[in-house]
Amino acid sequence: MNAPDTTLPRERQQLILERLQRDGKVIAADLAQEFRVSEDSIRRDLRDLAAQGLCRRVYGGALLAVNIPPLGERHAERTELKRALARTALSLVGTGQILFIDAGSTNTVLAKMLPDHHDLTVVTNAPDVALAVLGRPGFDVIMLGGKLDPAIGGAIGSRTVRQAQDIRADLCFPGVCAIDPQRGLWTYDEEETVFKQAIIEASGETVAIATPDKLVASATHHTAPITGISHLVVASDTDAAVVARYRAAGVTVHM
Amino acid sequence: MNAPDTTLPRERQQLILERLQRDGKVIAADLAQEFRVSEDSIRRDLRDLAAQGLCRRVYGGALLAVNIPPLGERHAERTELKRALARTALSLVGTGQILFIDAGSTNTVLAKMLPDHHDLTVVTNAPDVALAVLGRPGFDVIMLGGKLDPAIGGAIGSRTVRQAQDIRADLCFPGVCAIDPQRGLWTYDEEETVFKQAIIEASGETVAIATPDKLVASATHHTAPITGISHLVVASDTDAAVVARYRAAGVTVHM
DNA sequence: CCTATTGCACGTTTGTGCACGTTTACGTAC
DNA sequence: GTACGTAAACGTGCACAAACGTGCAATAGG
Repeated sequence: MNAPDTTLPRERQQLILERLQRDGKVIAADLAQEFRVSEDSIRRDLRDLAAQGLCRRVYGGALLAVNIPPLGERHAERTELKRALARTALSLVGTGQILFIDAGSTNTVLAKMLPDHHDLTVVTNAPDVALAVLGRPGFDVIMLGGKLDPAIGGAIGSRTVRQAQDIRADLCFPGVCAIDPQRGLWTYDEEETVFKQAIIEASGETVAIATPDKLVASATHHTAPITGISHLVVASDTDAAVVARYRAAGVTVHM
Repeated sequence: MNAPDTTLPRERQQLILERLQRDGKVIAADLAQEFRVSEDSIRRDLRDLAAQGLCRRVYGGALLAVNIPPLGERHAERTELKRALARTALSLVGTGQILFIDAGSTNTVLAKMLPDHHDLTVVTNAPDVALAVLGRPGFDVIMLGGKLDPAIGGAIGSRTVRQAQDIRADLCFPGVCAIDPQRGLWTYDEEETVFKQAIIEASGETVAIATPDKLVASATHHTAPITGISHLVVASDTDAAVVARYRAAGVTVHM
């Protein structure tokens, strides 16, 4: 379907380079299997790319050459944390599943890390999430329409909710604004709440990925809480007592 | 299937180029079989096209010239050309208008160049167009939903068409695949044709931005032509006779 | 007539997989 | 901590196939 039997040599090198820029690393054995060539050829490709200074050759594969990342270190740090959380969340994703992916920077990171060749269908209200997977092998992308909210980076209006309700997904990744054990997930906006509740109810399981700043202790918001979170992904250094409270509330916590 | 019994050399090169732009690559052996000529002839064609900078010759076939290689002068030229054409098209945009912007690389360039603080509403089926204006001052963005086509970079299915028909726009920028004076605009795909026709009919005026390679001379496609183009933007060095023919067809030509 | 285009034959270049010996990473025993 | 054994990854040489460029003759169309 998506993997033509015939892949041109130079084209393969370019695809490797793109994967490298997206994932930060590539593993020779995986590439060999994916492109259906021997590892020797992959090694030759990586050697050529490294000779051009386009990647850094390491034992087992290659790493991104330290050149392009135009991101501030502060931003990179946070991205690194998000990547770690997203990696944990990825273990919950199975082949052939339909995924609701809400707008949000963490979810954008997650989308970029989704594995190729797993027949995943990504349903999203966020253009940047859609672009993160569009065109990659093994992905179908369904965009939910509507008026885009600049503060959110996606569509959340009633039109969007209606489109979401027409879809049945396996897994749902709502963007997390704030979360606590007693009241669940909150948002800053009523419409956002309605949308998140809709995609959660249209999905089998729901995975909330919460960076530390989202795990608040006391309730200060006015919107109604969102229910139906089945999985929570938090940083590995999260306070044990906090984790225990979530587990007591019936949520599977991953760290 | 779609292989004519007799194909002129020049015509064949054009078809190869179109396939290249659609798929991103072509394989010499496949082309030879499809056009029923020897691989030698195909190689000669690809060599000629590469000499014109229209593709990148590689072992086994050819790749699209417009890709990541940051050194490509050709790519910069093309972008520069698109920016120039887009700048011309911008003069047709007025304050407070609603704009339909179709998927396509030229339209992405156009979207980035739209002026701030003009109360523009951008309606699009392409995530990258949406991202180009989302969050900038003076913009509302409405995203049309649906299943995204990776080759197009946007949604074009029936769901998308239905959403488009609910909207009334002032100006429409359909992505141009190929255009000629007699038959109007074409696409490679029937669904794409339906979508473009829908957004054109939902708009007051339609502006087609055509890079030189889109201005073909002879009809070789099978999809129905699209009608309703009111403005055409072309490069300033376009052949005068060609321009005259479009003007005779009732199209306002800008260059 | 001339020109352009094509297919074929030839030698050359490029990419690939396999076999072999070497190096690296990692776990285990001392 | 050091020494050691194993398995994986690595580089190299080699043979083979596929793709390449070139020269040349045959053919079609103006």
